[in-house]
Amino acid sequence: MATPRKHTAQKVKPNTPCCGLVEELELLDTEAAALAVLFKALANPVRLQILDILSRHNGDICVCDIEGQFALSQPTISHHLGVLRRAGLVTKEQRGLWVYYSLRPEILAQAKEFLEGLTG
Amino acid sequence: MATPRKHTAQKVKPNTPCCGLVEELELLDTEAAALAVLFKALANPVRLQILDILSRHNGDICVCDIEGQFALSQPTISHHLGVLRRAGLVTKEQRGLWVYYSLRPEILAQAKEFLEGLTG
DNA sequence: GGCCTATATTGACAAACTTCGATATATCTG
DNA sequence: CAGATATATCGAAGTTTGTCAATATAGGCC
Repeated sequence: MATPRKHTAQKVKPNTPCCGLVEELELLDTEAAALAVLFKALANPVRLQILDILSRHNGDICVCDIEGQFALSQPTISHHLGVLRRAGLVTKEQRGLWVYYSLRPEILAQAKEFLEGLTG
Repeated sequence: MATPRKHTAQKVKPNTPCCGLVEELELLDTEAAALAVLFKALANPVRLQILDILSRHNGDICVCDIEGQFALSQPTISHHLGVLRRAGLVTKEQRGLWVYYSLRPEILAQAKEFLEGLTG
């Protein structure tokens, strides 16, 4: 069966969508852009591992210890932490000479809820 | 208070992590890399909108109708669908001249579960 | 077979990302 | 204040991504 229901149900004109679907996008451009900012920050294995470390030492591990877990330079880890912070996924707090990053669960939840909505 | 507990509890030597944390990464490189593949595929607003469309017409909307929702060229949409498929987030099925993509909930769940694990 | 339509692939180009070494900033210590 | 340490920023090099026009592939129809 080569022709699905929708295509036989209405005339297919050249240069128009084959099924004539005219529905608007339900996920608006602005919403999609905001979510993409979150997923972009998650789209790197080092940052995922940093988040995993933070989740197990939340607010109680300094940047230099995070650096110690990777075979990457200090500026590179600092860069990844900056990406996470600018995306809103973590906050930073300076205590003396050391800086401590913490997860922001309410922001992580936004990404999670989008995924839940897809499979709902 | 400039010196947190951990730092006073043990000697800080130069050229070593300040807190002497020696714990191994719990999220292994291979796991992080596999998750990053998923999040990379999610890290684009157009692909998020495509996933949203698929979630509401799962298996019942052809590629040309997806194209009709965007002000982007046909090859660009085809490219984004390919990214989603190679990441494992969707499958494709050809019926006659048309191609239908469907979500793979079990793969989306892997990304979701990682996020849940962080805030758990 | 020959034409039309739907989708994929290719090649090119600009923009964004990842990483590093070098350097700057800021805080503590003596 | 001078020196040391923790972290951030800058600038450069290489890689990846997003987009398009052009072209290829493949199925259906006459």
